[in-house]
Amino acid sequence: MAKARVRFRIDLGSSGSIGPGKIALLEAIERTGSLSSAARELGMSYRYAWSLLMDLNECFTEPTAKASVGGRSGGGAAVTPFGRELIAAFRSLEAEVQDRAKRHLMAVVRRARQTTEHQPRAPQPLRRPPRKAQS
Amino acid sequence: MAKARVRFRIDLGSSGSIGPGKIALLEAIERTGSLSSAARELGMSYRYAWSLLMDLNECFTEPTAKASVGGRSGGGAAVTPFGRELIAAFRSLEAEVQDRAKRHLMAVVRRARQTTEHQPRAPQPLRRPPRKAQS
DNA sequence: TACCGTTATGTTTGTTCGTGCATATCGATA
DNA sequence: TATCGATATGCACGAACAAACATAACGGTA
Repeated sequence: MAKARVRFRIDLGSSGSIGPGKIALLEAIERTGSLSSAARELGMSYRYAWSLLMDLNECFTEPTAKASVGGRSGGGAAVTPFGRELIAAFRSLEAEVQDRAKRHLMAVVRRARQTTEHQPRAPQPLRRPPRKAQS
Repeated sequence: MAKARVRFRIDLGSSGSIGPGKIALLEAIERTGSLSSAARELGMSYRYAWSLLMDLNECFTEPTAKASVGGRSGGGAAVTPFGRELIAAFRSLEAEVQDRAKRHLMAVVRRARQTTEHQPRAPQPLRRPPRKAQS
């Protein structure tokens, strides 16, 4: 039986959108204390993580995480209270959605074809495809 | 106040995923009676609509829509009972999610920045945040 | 002051998504 | 049997996404 997981994103019109990726990034920042560590932990490039955080902060009237540069440890990033509020709201909604989804989709998902159930891309510490491979 | 809209997709592990696009396609097929009309109605290419339907049918042990080729009108496509069941389940879940989202995210979305209504990709050559903003 | 790790940001490359176009085929009907 | 509208499928192309690489600036601390 396929393990159905519901992923969702909140579309904020013209100002952007919030999805599981950005929330996971905020959580990783909170855990690690820096944007680069968070990116490493999530297996995404620093460049891209930075742009996600930029999107997040431009999306709201107040920042979700603040960064400082320089210092003994080079700098770091910290999630703001509002950022934590955002994480909590998202995860809370997610839990409820997950619960509702089970109820509504059980009968349907039972018909899902099970293929070679390999891991739904959970722990991918570092994805490094061989670059030089010419097609 | 950006009118926040929640879009979600159900991830069925290795077998695929169903989101608003595929559901809308099924609904359009049901309305129009053919895959090509459905694609036109949704403003997507027939080529892509066909691949979506292919995904859907490979995703479950029974088809969501069946197509017939040739005949007086050239052919057509019809949503199966299971397909209708899938649509209903998705829309039902969507309604509930939309409702929950309002409750959970009101306080957060209120902080969403309202930009000039609907400007998907304005020519923003460089986004430079004030580096010496508050510390 | 030199160092080091981090933020910040530009450029290049590759991958995925979806369109557009070109066919081939099918089958009831005129 | 020729026609016509729809399915079915391959391929080239641009756009959007995201990684990889390359620097520059910063600021405690040894």
